[in-house]
Amino acid sequence: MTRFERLCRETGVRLTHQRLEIFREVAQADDHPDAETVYRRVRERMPTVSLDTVYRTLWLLNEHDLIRTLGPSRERTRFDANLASHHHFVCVRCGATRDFTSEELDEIELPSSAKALGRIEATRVEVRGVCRECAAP
Amino acid sequence: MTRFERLCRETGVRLTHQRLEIFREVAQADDHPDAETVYRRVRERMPTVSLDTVYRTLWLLNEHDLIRTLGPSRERTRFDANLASHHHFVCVRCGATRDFTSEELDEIELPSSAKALGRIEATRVEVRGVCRECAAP
DNA sequence: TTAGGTGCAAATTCTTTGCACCCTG
DNA sequence: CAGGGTGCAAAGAATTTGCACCTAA
Repeated sequence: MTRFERLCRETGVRLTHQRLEIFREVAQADDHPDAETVYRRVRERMPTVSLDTVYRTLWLLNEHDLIRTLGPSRERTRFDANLASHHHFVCVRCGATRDFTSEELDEIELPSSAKALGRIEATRVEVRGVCRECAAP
Repeated sequence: MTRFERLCRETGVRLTHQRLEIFREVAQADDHPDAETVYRRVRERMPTVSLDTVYRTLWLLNEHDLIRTLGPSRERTRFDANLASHHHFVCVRCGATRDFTSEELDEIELPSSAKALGRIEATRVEVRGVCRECAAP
């Protein structure tokens, strides 16, 4: 929450009632809500917010690294026909996703906290970073 | 490709010209194309395919585990405000995503093949499986 | 005061669906 | 030959945008 106020001061973003409520709601949630869900929840305390403000605020927070998206952000569904076990490198700038393989990573031992969540079928490592093309000037 | 023919025989799915081309295209691609991209590429060899057939075929292949989607399938963008390093357990049935933490996983050493792809910012483990709610009868 | 923010409604974009004809099995 | 599959066009969903009014700084 302090981070949110700092964002506002540092980047000249205005701290509005709506943004505060929206950020609070996402920060509290532990179920990775989508925009519509955040909208419904915020509306309980603030019945006049609009869905588009929720979208705008969510992307604003995302751009300033206060929240993240699950999976690729602002992209269409993409498909992967690589049937062998493999891992992904995702460029946070351009969204390109490259595969890489690693026997060591395939054999990771999961902690019991993970095993307790359900029957595990596959484990994949997702590396985020800036790809060579985007890093180059 | 053999797997594709086996799918057809085992589940009574008809092996059509279109499905063959679409599957071939995705299987060959190494860049995780979206539906529109697959459509454009297949159209070069088969100018009469329609975009909706591409969608239908892609989801068909997905349901039969011949291809996967990157990130959540058929879902809206979801947000995550958990700023601390953490990992995800994703239920392949209901799509629920639960967090778990692990110091060990946070310290994974990546292979050089991964490091070569770009400047790495974060590493996350994604576990896929069936959650307890879905596994219970 | 004043530029950025918001709500509303309309516009876009991506994806799915209904229907009549076609083709695999 | 029969029933699933396809293409077309139109519907639907999710997300974004234009604009006039509002409000934090």
